[in-house]
Amino acid sequence: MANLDFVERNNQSIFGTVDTAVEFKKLFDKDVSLQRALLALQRGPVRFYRDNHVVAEDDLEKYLLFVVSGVARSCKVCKGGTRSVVAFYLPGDLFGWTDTKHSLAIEAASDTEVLFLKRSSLLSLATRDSRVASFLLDATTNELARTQGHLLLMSKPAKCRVATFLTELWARLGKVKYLDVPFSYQDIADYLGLTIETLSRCITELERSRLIARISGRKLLLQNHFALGHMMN
Amino acid sequence: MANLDFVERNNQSIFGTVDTAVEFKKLFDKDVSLQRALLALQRGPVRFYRDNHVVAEDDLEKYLLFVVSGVARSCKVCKGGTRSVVAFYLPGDLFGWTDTKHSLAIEAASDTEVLFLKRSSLLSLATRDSRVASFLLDATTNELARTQGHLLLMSKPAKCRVATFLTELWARLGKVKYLDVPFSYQDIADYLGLTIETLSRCITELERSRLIARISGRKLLLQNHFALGHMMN
DNA sequence: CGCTCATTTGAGGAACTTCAAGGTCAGTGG
DNA sequence: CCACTGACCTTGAAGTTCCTCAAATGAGCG
Repeated sequence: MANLDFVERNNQSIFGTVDTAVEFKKLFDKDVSLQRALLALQRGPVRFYRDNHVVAEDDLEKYLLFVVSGVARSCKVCKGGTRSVVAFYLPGDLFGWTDTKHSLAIEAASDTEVLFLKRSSLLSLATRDSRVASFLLDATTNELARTQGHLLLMSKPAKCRVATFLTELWARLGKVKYLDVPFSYQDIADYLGLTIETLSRCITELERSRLIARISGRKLLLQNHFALGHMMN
Repeated sequence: MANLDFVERNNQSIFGTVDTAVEFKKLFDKDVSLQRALLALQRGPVRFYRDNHVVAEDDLEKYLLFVVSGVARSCKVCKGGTRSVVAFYLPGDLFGWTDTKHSLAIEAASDTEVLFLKRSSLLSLATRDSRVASFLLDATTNELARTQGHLLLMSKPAKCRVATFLTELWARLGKVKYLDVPFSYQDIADYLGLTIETLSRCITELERSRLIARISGRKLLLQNHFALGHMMN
């Protein structure tokens, strides 16, 4: 079980809760036969460099993905070149359910390690072990809740979206003093349904209003949490 | 098993597939002991009139909901009175997973019959019967896929959203000649993240361009499916 | 330094909302 | 049968937000 310590190492999570990873690890710890079964259907962890595809479309039907380190994104490029980021996946997130329907591309948003779990094997394991089944259900309902939150965000004005994004990012990263944003502005803009220009202007305005301060590059300091919370509505 | 014929009666589905309902019925048909178990934890079907709340917030933690007839919506009213419709639920849809997080209200979008299934009982049943477990997982991944599609729609222009909504509605209602829209324009606008005025203007423009025709009130005829498909991108 | 890539800033325009008014339709009571 | 009412949809004009295009600035790196 050498490979599973990553769950402990990477217990910073941004949009996904780290609970999932903890639960995943518990599954391993409790039952040695289960460990063997899961390890048997595991491939990886495999490293991917930023902006590279994690799976071919065909493979996604066969595998579920588990993020070990870094950030993965699922996104769609429409005719005209517009890109939408549907979700970011962080260490501890299990995903890859629905991508056949909208033909979403899974890519590395930063250098990333991903575990491949054979879908059919995992599902048949779930019929035999109810802990696996309820883990899968839990992971899926969590992702559903996050997606609904994302959806609600999209019908709010730009400033609110950015304030919400930064605040939640900060909370997920453990509410440390300085927020080190691990995405490119283009990724954030595509996630929030804005252009990079609008995103930049929003951040500049937050800075001018003293709600946040820029330390360096993508390192920020959230100064006025009350005002930010108010802006989130 | 008298109560379960509704699945056959209401096999028109709009955003949810009726497959779910069919699967649900199959669960009952195959196993008499399972039937008894599920019926034991069922309450209803209960009737609700349009715009009424289906559950109090507390109840939603205890129950999952299954739409028998009509349309339910989950929505959130923000400060300022803006309302967002996160999803419509149609006959055969099982839902109610995630609403504690964003405090979504479940309401009847038309006169509606809903079945209440005790959450804890259903989950413990799932640990004993893997068919129930995989049914629950299936229902959840389906809803996740629909929510992701909805999310993608929100970063497209208004005309595209409306064309997509109408086309998918038509497809889900069985591709019958005339599309009888079962929602109010306010519900649709809130679902698409638009104002009723913008929605109205879009529909009027679709009519002027001969892509659709108005028969009467909320009854429409989709005339140019090719052009509609092109507008959806 | 000089290159490239990412971010910032400005000006103008398109898309959508807001506000305000008018129209349609079904139900209701005269 | 007709006018009245209220809910719902439509339309116009003005305003706001966000996008597009274009250019400047800044950051990282060989």
